[in-house]
Amino acid sequence: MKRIFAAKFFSIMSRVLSEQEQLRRQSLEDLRKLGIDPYPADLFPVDSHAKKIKENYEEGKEVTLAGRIMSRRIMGKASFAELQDASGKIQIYLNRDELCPGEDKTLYNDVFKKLLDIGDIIGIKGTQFKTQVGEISVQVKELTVLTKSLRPLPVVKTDKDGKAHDAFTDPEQRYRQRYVDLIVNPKVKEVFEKRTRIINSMREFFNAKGYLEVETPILQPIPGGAAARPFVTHHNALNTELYLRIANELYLKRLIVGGFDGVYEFAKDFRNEGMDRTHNPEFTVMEIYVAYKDYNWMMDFTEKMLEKVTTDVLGATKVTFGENEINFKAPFKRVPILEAIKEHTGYDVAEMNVPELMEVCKKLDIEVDDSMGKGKLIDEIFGEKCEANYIQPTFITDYPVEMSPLCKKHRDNPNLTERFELMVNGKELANAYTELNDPIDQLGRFQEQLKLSEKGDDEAMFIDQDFVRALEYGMPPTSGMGIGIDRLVMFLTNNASIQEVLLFPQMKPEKKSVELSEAEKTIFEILKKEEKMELNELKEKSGLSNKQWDKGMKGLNKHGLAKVEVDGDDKSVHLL
RNA sequence: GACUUGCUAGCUCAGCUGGUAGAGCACAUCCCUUUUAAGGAUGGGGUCCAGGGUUCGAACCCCUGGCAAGUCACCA
Repeated sequence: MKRIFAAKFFSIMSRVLSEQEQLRRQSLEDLRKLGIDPYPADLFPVDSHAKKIKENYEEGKEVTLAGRIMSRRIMGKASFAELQDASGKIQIYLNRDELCPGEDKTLYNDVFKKLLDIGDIIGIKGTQFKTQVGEISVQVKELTVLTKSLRPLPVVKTDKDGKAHDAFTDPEQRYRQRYVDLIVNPKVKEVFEKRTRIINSMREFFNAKGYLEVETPILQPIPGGAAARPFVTHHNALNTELYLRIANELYLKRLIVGGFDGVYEFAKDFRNEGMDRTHNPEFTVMEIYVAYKDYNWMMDFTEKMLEKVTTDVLGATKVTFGENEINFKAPFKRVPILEAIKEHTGYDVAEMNVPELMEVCKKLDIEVDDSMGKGKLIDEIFGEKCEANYIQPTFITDYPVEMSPLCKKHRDNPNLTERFELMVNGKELANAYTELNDPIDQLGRFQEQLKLSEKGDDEAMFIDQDFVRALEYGMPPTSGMGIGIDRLVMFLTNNASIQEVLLFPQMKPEKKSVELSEAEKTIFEILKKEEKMELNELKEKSGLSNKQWDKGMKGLNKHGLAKVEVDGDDKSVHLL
């Protein structure tokens, strides 16, 4: 462990600095020589923000601002720059003789013009004014260096039409260095501000009804509540395997047993499965459970909640997503899954047994295998042929019992369950049940899952004996609902990729940079003994491939350690 | 996991049939007191993702690997 950290540290320490980085480090030293601390400890008494000034412009009013220099236009004794704070950008104007009224013009001539760069964080005190072109600006009277930036920032320029030039767009760099993305791409910041507003709005909705926000374990001895492959970890002191939760359902229901009327949790869940533009290994789900309710009530509740969230966050229920316009105005359509299948395939699969369903799948060109039970087959048909048709928010209800081991059987048909999934833009957004609270039925369903597991289904649920024990004490009739927060944010921010709504999407680690060239070392070691050698002899002795030889020699040449001398056909290498 | 595409300066990208690596912005120097994606002039800056192969010669062709994006499969 220690060695890994040491290696990483070393590679950072030995990083070759670019010309611009070296210059910035030089400026850092020069600032210190002038007695300016480039990383001061004092608080800076900010009393305004860029946005506030633009919205409530008052000619001549004094303001104190802090932010990052995003561009500079230096014209001799006067300069313009853009300052970006948390609220946005504002232009600042620096006039040499206004900033430095006395004899000493160092602050303008040296500090601002030479030692500061784009990306540095400064504090200013100055007065509001409008330029001749009419742009609201602040004339700087005092300037404080707050943080020197040592790496050059991508410079994104936006023209009058709002078109970005040289935008920082490479997804890999944007996700790995989200901080840079947030600095230079204001739209990205908006997405995450919106994400928080969405969550806040939902929380308000639940709290207004008196439901309790709770926290349940992420490290679980039995990963329950969903069908998914978990991450496994190990607790040293307990010497036991633990799993990162794949859902928090079973814990929240234990709390309903415990006597809470309504509990909810915004939960990070973890699933050890593939990644793509809609799946990240860790993702956020909101789950809520309310006692003495059923899934019909939960449908009303869910559509009201979404109507509120979209209105709060967007000011409207209509959302543009890709090419579709989605309207979250309640009520949403409600379609039983068997009717959906009948409508989109023409087959009435309600009374069919497994061989008949297999036959239907074959006719519909759906791949099947022998391990599939009735529920899985129906789910496949729906997933392949129906799901994509539900663009507007639609509750698909009454799923087959085999697919829903935690859901109460339908009051009118024991082959179905009281379950709904909310489909939006052809994708599942939320999932809800009238919760199964019959402990004997629950144990039986778990045992069915065990059989699936023995058949080779590695996503089948584990038996959670403690959960069954809890139900044996009695859980009131309850309805529960889970909603994928990341997906919801995608819809409401019109992003097709989950990475765009996660601040730090999962990425493979960056490769460590190679420290020192082996080829250079090899050649140098041989050459050191001889001072001067015939080129081919040295090359042969080094035993390097052509490419490595070439790189090694170029490297040594660059470092000023060795040089090739050409004399007619004779080529020799000598130390410098 | 499979397939496709990409990886060249701090950023965005060119780079022809294999023949000494280019532009814009950024940066440096000098000039310039209300400019606005870009004031003017001059200049510096490269492990062409890594490794191997072919070749007199590879950013370019071939092989292997890395990372990313997209599509598909699985899943929420």
